[in-house]
Amino acid sequence: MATHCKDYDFLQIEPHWQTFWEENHSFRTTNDTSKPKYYVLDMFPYPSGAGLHIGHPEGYTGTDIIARYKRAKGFNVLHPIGWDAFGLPAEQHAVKTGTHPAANTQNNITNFRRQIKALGFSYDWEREVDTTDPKYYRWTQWIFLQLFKKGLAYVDERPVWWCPELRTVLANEEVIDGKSEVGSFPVERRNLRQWVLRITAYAERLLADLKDVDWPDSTKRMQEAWIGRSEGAELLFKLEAPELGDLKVFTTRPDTVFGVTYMVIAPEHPLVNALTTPAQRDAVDAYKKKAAGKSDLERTDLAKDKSGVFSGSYALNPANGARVPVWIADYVLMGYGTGAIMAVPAHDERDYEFAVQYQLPIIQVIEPAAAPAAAGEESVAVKLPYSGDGHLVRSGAYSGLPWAEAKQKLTADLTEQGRGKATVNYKLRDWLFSRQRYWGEPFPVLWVTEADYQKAAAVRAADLPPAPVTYRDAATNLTWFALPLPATALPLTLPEVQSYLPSGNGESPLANVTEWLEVWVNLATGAAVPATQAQPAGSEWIRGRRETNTMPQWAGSCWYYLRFIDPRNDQAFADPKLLAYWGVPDLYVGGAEHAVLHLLYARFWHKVLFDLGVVPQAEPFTKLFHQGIILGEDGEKMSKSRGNTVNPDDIIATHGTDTLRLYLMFLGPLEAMKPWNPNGIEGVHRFLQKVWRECLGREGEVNPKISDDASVDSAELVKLLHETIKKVGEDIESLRFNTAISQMMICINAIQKAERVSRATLQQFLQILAPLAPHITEELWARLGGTQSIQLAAWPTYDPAKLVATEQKVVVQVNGKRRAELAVPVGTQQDDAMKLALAHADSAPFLTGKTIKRIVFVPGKILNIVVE
RNA sequence: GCCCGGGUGGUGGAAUGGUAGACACCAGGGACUUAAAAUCCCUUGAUCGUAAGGUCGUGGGGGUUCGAGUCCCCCCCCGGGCACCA
Repeated sequence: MATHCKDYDFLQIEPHWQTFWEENHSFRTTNDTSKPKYYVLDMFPYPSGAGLHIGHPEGYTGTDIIARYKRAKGFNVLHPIGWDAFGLPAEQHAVKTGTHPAANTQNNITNFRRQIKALGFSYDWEREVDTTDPKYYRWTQWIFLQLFKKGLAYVDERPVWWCPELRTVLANEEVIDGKSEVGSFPVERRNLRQWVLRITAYAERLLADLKDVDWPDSTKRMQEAWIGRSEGAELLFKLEAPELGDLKVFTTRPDTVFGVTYMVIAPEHPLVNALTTPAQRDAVDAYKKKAAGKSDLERTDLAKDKSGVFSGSYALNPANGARVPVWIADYVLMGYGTGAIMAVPAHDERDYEFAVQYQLPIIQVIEPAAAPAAAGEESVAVKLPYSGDGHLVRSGAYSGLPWAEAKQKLTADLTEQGRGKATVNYKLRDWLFSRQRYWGEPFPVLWVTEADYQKAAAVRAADLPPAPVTYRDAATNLTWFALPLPATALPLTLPEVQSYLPSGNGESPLANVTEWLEVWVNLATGAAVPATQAQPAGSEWIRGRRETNTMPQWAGSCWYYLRFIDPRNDQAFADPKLLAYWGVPDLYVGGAEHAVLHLLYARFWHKVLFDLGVVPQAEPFTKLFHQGIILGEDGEKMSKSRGNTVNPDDIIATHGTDTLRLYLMFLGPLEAMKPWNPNGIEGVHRFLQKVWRECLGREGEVNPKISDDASVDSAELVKLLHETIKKVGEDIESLRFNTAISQMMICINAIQKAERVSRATLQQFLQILAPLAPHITEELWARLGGTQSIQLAAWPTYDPAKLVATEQKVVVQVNGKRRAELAVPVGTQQDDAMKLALAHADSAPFLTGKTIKRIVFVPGKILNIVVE
């Protein structure tokens, strides 16, 4: 089975064993439910044209080590890989070359697959998935239909980046400093019809359930911040002109309501026009125009420079009846809360800044707790704006109350008067789910007339949302109804197109494919024929226009971890029995750049599926780990333009995969950001050479120092071996591969120095090295007489009895400084240790003639003598 | 500005409050060799000293402790995230 090379010829050995694994289906995962399962998942890659980046094998090696280790520990391991293959680069390539993006995508996948296989990862290739495969995206579309049915998908006009020069919509990442990435043309905001997913309906659960997952704290915090829950109250301010009704604001500080000196509404607020008095009309119109012209970027850029305009109207404070002016300013966002605020400049930095700029009054109503509570409500000197702890002043009956108490009381009182209510707001916005692109999953939706929709509703009520999703076409003033395809009609595949160029009117290239776009559709079955043909007979045939938007790249990656459980199922996205057995990944490893979006979107979809009862658990990723970024040799981020990239293929050619894997793991903690250092590679390569030489002699024969007699191992070597087995196991479990490798280096160095070594010791050593360096260990295992693959060998166990030392070191310190080292029998007590220390040549000089004030003794560790 | 993470030899890094620098890389010296490569052995934080040995040393400054890289307070620098969210 093994090769016959004399030296460590990795170029021969590595492909040999990769072929062996492939031919023997060594990593095929069966659904053997008698074993405990372990599901370890990598974030699947986008197969870019550039090929594998050195960052890919870093995380992938980590999970591969875990997968191989868990198999050896008796687990049924699921370790799959696939391709997140929809995406912009393939589409741009298609636009440029005119070739179908699928062709380019398949080429890239072929290259990625070759590179990944050359790294010797133990993936079950029979479970490979590809998000662009209709057999896969059929189920992406199916999940969309479930969201649609639940009323979690709707259509709205939303601003997107539009480039008039390129006549296309651009993604955020294609816009750099207000110019298109391609060609540097100016871009503008344009409102287009978009699909939006109601992720905000899940905001509370997405936040609350973070407590149930084992994730890096920083990632949890990022998601928390992104969801941005804040508790407060909505308060109603009467407008002075009674016909205008109320102005509703959201505030987290109802306790400061007596400090309100003005109001602000966003320039997009629906009341802007009604509130503007004739005298202010011109100023307001000019301001609105200016605000509309600003991009989001400019609006934030100009954050320091606040601007606004007086509307001319006044509102009445519900707490004290005070008359306050209503301003219009773009530091208030329409998208959050009610788009209107009560401004309390004394206790809010932004309001303060604005008040100073426009010379609006500032009334302090909170005083620091430490300040003397003056009876005459004389305020003490405090730097405004003040947002710290304190009690109320100048707040009528509420004066003197601590702010937290006042907040509750004021909210309750205003609620009673019908002027407010406690509410919770989230920063999280609904998820803009459509792209005006070709290379994505088509939406399985047709736009039909209301009459046709009602007709469909009569037979397919179960497929429809509680309220119809509609869209009013501004040009024709017609309202269209979104009719989903029946699940049985999926997948809705992408049609062939003449050109991958966008249509030019903001719609995707699909809008140009009339045959596909305009159809007669059977409302019951979803069957369709082009509208250019005669309407088929039967009342179930209606006229429809297909949705031309496609789904964003996130869609396919939102649920792929479920498909791996049952990737060829054509009846369901996965068999419920298998979902029950495999559940969700036990470990998910990927970059921290996905800390928010991918992980939040996937959690959202998973919860929807959970609510539908099709997955058994509420969270998709119980344990998450981020591998760190590998920087270039120069300590800078790797990039082609800097020329500091590292290609895994090159390292494999010069040093072999096992060396690359080991080196990536030895570089430092997996989660750390660390620079690539080509010199360090030699160290781990030498280590593998050393392992080879300890096993085999010059001619490739079994090293004559190896004995079948276990008693040739010294007690120290036995102890070290067992320590190593223990530490390597523990380190692998906690993904501390760098220290596992260092321990194995210590162990092989000791083996090398020993004159004889038992075969059993070397075999166990090879076993614990096998997850990290699988090829060389297979080879040496076979050469040392292993008849089966080393993967099939159970993980060695360590004997705690062998770890017990008879002697211990005790460091003698005098006044905290190390002075001597004692070798004492285990269990030595303080008195005996003291005697030895007083007699020891190194420590005695520091002790004789001194008064001992205190002795600190930690058995087996330290003896610290405090002297005068 | 706010929230995280980090700062240890020439380099990557190691260290449950208990010998700082494990394990490697680099460098220097030696053995083997006709020579080289490979391999093996030794040295390798700084500093003073011929030496034994001493002193200093984990970004800076304070503190807690018998004892601090580790815990607490303040500050500096680097990386990441968020950024008018009321």
